[in-house]
Amino acid sequence: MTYTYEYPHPAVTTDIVIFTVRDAKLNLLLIKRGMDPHKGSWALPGGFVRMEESLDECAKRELEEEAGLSDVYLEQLYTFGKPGRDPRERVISVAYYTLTPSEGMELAAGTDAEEAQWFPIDKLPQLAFDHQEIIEVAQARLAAKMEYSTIGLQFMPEEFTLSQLQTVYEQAIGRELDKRNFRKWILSLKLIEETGKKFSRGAHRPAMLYRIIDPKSVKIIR
Amino acid sequence: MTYTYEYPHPAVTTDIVIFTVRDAKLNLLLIKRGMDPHKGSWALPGGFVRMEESLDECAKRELEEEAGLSDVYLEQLYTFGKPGRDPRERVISVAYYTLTPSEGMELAAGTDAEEAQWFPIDKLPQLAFDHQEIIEVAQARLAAKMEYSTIGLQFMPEEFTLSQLQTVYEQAIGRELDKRNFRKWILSLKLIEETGKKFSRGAHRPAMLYRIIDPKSVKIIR
DNA sequence: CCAAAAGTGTTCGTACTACACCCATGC
DNA sequence: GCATGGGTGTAGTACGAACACTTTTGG
Repeated sequence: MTYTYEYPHPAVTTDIVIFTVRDAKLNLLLIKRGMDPHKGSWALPGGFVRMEESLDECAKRELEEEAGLSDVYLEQLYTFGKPGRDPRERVISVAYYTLTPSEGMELAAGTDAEEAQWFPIDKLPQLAFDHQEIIEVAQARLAAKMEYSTIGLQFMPEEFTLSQLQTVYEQAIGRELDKRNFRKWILSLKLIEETGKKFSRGAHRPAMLYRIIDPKSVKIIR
Repeated sequence: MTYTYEYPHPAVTTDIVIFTVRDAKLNLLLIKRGMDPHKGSWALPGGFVRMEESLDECAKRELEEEAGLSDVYLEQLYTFGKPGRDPRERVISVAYYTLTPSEGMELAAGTDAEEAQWFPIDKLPQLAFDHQEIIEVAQARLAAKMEYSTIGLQFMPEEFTLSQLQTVYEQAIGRELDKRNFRKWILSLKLIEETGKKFSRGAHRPAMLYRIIDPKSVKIIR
């Protein structure tokens, strides 16, 4: 079966930048390409948009198929469409980004991916296509949005300590924060609450565990 | 000549939301469609992406062809791609927005546009496709960006008064500003300077004219 | 008792807000 | 001389930034 048009049409894909914080470092998920072009090199998860699905639906589907992720914060990032960015044909990529807790993640490789793996953002391998550029745009957007929204809470598991949360912020915006000021600020937002439980790990005072009061919501602040 | 693919491909267009401030009101440019679908109704300027041009180049070309505008601030807004948004075939639209001074504009209608016309944003006609939604997203983005960048200066002609500039800000962000505070703020940014000339219009004290020190630049502030 | 991370208050500076009157001009 | 928009200063507040020591635990 073939499809014929009077004018040339580009192919359209979605590619997804999946951020998490692992071992106190900002990481992202890449898949090893199982087919040409760029077979064997690392790339963002993504794929062609089907005729019956919206762009958001496509991104959600790819996220599920290639990374085993569902029900995460997903936002359209930017659309990349320079001619020549894919050697096969003209491909326009609508990029998305997403944030997820790293705990309890099952990495599932899809049909056209041999392997999925987390990489610290400062130790990325050589990337296929223009995915390096997409990642740079995503990282800039993430850093900006951390400053004026509550997007950062989307990195957190169900229960977490304030120190963990502070680490997430420090990694995503790329600078250190004062502990007292950070705690005053995040508590003043009234978005998280104590669980009453404590979390002990190592030879030091245990930390209070917190939970997000309204886990789905991402608010604009400031 | 026809073009054949193994898988179905969507068409890709760019559509452009062109803002200006005319008669102390936020306006945008629409064109009357000269062909079906939606022949005779008003729509955003835009058109199909050619195979050899990037998305930015396409937007620039449409801006020139359909609105006679060049050398303006142009930024990618969002990509709209729900199935069914165009009755002909699957069309994915990469939306852009732009800001321009209203003075000295030549409105030129292109081949598929009978007519181009400015509309106050609170008096828009019925719009073709999902262009109403695109405009709403653009207006929200404009309002947000006015608050944390110097994008607002892109509305200004070569020389302008502070009152004119304040009106632009008030229109774009949708609320009134205190005159003294606004002037203190805009002058503290050191982005505009007095020309030394005065501008007299009507029975009142003439206003000092200002110019933008670095007209091209749009900076993030705050 | 020592090491390690958790937890906690105060001070200072700055930037935003609110607010009212005189000035220069045209008619 | 009056109507019209242009132009100016000050005081109060709120928010972010800087900064150091005590607490609780495990080993």
